[in-house]
Amino acid sequence: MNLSPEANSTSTRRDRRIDRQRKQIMDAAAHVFAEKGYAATTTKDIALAADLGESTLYNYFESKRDILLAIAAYQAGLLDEVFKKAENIETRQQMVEYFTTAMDILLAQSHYIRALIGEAWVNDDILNSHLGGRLSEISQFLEAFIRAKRASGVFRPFDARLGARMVISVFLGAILPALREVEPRPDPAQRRQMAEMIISLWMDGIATPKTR
Amino acid sequence: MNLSPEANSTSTRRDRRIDRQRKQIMDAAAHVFAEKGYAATTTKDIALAADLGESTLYNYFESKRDILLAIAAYQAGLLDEVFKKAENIETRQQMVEYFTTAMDILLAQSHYIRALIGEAWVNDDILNSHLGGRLSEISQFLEAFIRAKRASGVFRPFDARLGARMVISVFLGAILPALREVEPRPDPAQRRQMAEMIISLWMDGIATPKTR
Amino acid sequence: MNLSPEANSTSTRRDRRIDRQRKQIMDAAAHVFAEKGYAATTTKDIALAADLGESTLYNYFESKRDILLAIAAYQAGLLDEVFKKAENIETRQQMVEYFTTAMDILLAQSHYIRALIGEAWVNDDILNSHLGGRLSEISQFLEAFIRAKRASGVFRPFDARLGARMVISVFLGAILPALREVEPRPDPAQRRQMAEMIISLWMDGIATPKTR
Amino acid sequence: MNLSPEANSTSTRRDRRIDRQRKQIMDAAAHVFAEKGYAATTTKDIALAADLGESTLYNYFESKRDILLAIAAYQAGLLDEVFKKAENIETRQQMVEYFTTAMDILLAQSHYIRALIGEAWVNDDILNSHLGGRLSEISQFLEAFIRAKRASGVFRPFDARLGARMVISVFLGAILPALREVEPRPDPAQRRQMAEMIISLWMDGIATPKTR
DNA sequence: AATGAATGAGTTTTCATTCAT
DNA sequence: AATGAATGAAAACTCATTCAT
Repeated sequence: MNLSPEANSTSTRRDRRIDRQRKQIMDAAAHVFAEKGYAATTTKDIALAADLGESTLYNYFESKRDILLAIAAYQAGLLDEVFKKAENIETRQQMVEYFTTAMDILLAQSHYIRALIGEAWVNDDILNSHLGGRLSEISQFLEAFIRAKRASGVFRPFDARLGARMVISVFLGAILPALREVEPRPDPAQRRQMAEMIISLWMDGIATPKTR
Repeated sequence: MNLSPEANSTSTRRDRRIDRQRKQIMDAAAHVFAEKGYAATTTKDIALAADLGESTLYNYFESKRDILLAIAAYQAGLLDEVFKKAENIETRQQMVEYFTTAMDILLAQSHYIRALIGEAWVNDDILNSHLGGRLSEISQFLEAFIRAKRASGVFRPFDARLGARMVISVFLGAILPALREVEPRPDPAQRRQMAEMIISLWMDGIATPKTR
Repeated sequence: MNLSPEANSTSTRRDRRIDRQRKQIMDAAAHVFAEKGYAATTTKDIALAADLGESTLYNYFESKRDILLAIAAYQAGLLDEVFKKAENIETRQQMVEYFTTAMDILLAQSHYIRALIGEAWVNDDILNSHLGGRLSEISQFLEAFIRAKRASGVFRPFDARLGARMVISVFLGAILPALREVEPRPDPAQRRQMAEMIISLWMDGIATPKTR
Repeated sequence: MNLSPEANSTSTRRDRRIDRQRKQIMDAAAHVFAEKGYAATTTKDIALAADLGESTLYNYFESKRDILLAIAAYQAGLLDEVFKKAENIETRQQMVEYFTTAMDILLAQSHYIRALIGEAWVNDDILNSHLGGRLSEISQFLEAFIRAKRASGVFRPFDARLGARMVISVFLGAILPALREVEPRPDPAQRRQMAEMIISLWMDGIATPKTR
């Protein structure tokens, strides 16, 4: 029946199947967590969303919390990717590109992100190990960027840490309403436009420059 | 019918006592909600924090949810006050003052705010009736401000709605870490400084003005 | 103010007041018990119906059960009166009178009776000490009546015990719907008519006599 | 789509198991309800009687009340059967048979009936939807029977409605003591005898016919 | 004498988890 | 591998009763 090298390939195929099923459960769970919050979600909710029996979940995860942690770990990997893309940004245009890409990725994972933000708000473990860390990496990168530009006279003297945080705030403020589903998610064109405006506000401000 | 001052004043005193007790329960509950989230908080937690028997809570509130709603309603009143103060802002300096005051009020109520934000993240009722509405009022005020300044040439052409949202984002980004207690809450001097920098970034941007 | 012999009369007046208040509470409680049943009635229900504070009840009764027992004891007294009236019945006409009177008394106390029947259905104490006993007294009286009439040839040979129970059944079946408030309570004229028909059915049956 | 016999039969077997378990819980509950009354019965009582964990009950019923309603619905079905048997009764002998059968059925379900009567005494829903309706159907049938006999001169002129109710009263009065367990339940021979006496009393009365 | 306030002991119900199949 | 069934532990909530005033 199975003519390929047995043990190994069977095991591998089996592993793949398990991984696939785990991922499906995580997806289903993330949707419900995003909608109702982790604490208010029952294993029955998750099982229903995953179209599985409740007890089947325990063949793939040790506990309800374990599902959340798997989601967090998985998401951490994706966020790392987002972060990696931030290296080597030098020009304003690259920054716009980066923000656009970051928006794309976050919105593509919106229920994962939404689920995790909700839990991170009340749970230090989730916050520190999975979100806070990434934020501060981004922040440090932006600070370095600001400092470099400042050194070269492109930016005026401005507290780098605050400047970094501010742009992060604006960025988050731009996507949070879509994550929370109080606003429609922006289409690609709108995302680019938003990214441009964020950068524009950040760099140029809103006031008419007081030239001599 | 009842001309004696006692009955009336007694009733008032009793009402005051009830209100005081309700407020104490709300305070205790808000602390726990802020810490663990509404869904993960048990009535036992609240009772412990309020130093009351669990059943006593039900002499003052109909249900656990009712406590949350009372917190939300109370907080809505305070937020309205914050909003009222926004009228009549015309100068940059006034805007700085306003942001400083807003920070003061929000931080003074930090556990209420934290509790409500956490729940608003997963609960449309709380979001719409108690937080979302206030945010959009502020947003409209800021939009009007931007449009006025733009008309008088002080601001460059910039999408008013986006500009308003951005300053709100930056403001929230500035206080959220303190609300979430991942950062120490800023002292009054720091608050003013933060308010100034927010306005400065917003209005002037971070780039060196490109004068001819 | 009070010129009559102090201690005694005061005490008496006080006792009367207490008794009056006890009776009012019993009335209020009987209404609620009749409506919802003893077990489903809360002390709060009783207090509300009596227009008193909940804790005040405990100045007059030791417990909720104590109120029920007081009702039962009070009612037992009234039922004894009904029973006493049964002595010396000899003629059919007297029997009709008696049934009419019994209906009057039971309907006048309808909520007491209703409350007690409901509880007697599940509670042997109430059943035996307050209702069952009276029923069997009545039953014995009726049996004796039947035997006497049988002896004198007025009644045909018929099991006296069954005959007694049957007339009681018919009597109860006539007033129960009014007690349960699924039918309007009969006015005095209707009561007499019902009593007459009960006796008529009992004595004559419904079939056309097969005369030789 | 699914042509294999298994799925279908499995599902049916599963349904049967669920129905059986539900029925066992209803039986256990009916016993306790009959003994203590619905309101005084705790879910713990039911679980004990059913030899199940308390929480297991909730896999089969939504609430304690739901168990009562299931009992009522089930019983309503049985009562309908009793009623159906009443059609086509014409002779006195058939009436005796019918009463005997009705007694058999009611006594076989005694705890169901007892539980429902107790609750119907305080609960209009139970009364109207499950007991009252059946009673009035029986009553109407008996009325029709009386009217027919009256028309053919077998019965003397007698208010049909009252005559119907009276026979129901006597019938209920005969079985209630057994349902309430204050008297031993009659064995089949006694039941027939009781039925005969009820009919005899009803039709012939207890008085010696006044023949010329 | 009346009662507002507090509460311990329970009640119904929920839910994550286990286990036999 | 999947799951139906069972359940202990805990949750929200109720209620008769006490007590200080």
